[in-house]
Amino acid sequence: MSEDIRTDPSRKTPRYARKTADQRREVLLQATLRCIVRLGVEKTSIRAIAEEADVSVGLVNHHFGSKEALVAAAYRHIADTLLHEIEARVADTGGSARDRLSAFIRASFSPVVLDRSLFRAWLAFWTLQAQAPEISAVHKERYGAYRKVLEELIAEFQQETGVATLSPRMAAIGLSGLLDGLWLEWCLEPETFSPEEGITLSETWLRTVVEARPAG
Amino acid sequence: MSEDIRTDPSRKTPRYARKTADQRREVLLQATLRCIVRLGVEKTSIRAIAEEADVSVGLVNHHFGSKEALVAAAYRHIADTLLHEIEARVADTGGSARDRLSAFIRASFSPVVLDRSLFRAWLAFWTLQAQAPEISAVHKERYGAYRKVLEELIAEFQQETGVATLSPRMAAIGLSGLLDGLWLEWCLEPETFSPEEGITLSETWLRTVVEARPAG
DNA sequence: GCTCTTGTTGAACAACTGTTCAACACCGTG
DNA sequence: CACGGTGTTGAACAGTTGTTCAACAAGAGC
Repeated sequence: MSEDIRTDPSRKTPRYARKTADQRREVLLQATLRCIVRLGVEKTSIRAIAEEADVSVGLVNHHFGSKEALVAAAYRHIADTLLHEIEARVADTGGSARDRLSAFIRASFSPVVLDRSLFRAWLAFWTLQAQAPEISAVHKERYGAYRKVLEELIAEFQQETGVATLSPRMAAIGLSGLLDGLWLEWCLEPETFSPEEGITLSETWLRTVVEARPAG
Repeated sequence: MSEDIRTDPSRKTPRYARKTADQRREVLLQATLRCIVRLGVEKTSIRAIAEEADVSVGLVNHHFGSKEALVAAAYRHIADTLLHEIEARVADTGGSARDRLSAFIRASFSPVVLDRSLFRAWLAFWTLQAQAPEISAVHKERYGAYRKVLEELIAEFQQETGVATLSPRMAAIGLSGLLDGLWLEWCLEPETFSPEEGITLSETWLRTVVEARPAG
């Protein structure tokens, strides 16, 4: 019988490196996002994630308990990243509320957000939302934060101009609806309109917020 | 050995009823939509569809060739139904272009469209769109028709008023974006705003189309 | 250098998936 | 009333899936 190379005690290079739980979780999270973006949800299996993270299949459930928990964590991560990205651009701009709203709009049509492979990740999360309460909770929390930022900017903008034809709440719902709708349609079919046209349309809405008469 | 009841030739009630290909296809299509709505895409398997249609597993591939073809057919069916529903309401209203646009908006926020379980079906189709060219083609075709209806109504509306601050194309993209965005957000979290508020916001956009100065 | 904790492995498992196809049986035709 | 074509069946197939867990081994503490 030949010797089993796998159990050869003279081996010098370690077969794996031990990491702390936090480190491993981060690695698995990033691998999950890459898989969802690259392969789509359908094909994002535990085995695909494990391979992407250069890790064995068993480790995923060891660190996250279940695939659902891992995906929920990935959702929270991606939502946080995008909101922080937009907030950072708004903060960098500074200036009047009007200027910062424009920065918010421009950030919403930047390549970081207008990313079709990222869109596939969102579709995945939304699909899971109906069944997984954990994911639904993450959505509620993240989306509330997103709209709150908009609402405060709009309230400030209306104070600057002294005109307010729509309540900040309604105006924010309208703007986020427009931004999300254009984002959705662009991701589904990018030939329909350009990001610049999207910015123009959103700016038009912004003007509505302080100019148009209330709808009858 | 006991007799096998399944091959008992004295059986009186037929085990199945033969149908034409068109009839079977229709039955399978409806069963597929019910499954997607009830179970979500993940759980919508050939076996689930077959059971829902009271039919054996083999019949699905016999009539549609593959699961993908069946789902694409279901997409086309559901998209057609919704667009026709909206167009019918617009036609029933008649009157000025302005009135018909309002009818379009009201129809878009009616329970037929604002249906969370229907939303799950759309998510399914969008998810598959990235991989399945057949589904992508159906989307392009149906969505183009949707926007064309809006564009023509808006052009007519602008002729009525004699004012046009946005091109019909841009105005239609903006309105469909707003409608879709609000629809998306409502389906994900219905507590955020009421359908009536959605109608108000969309009507506000309509006013923009003939009143607001072009965006700088 | 040894021990011990514990992060890591991967074969095994049960439950699914879409697809195939030979056998079956319904029902119009002769 | 028997024939035959064809719509229908469902077991079988070759994959896949998420999860489990006994065995392993890395690397810190002594």
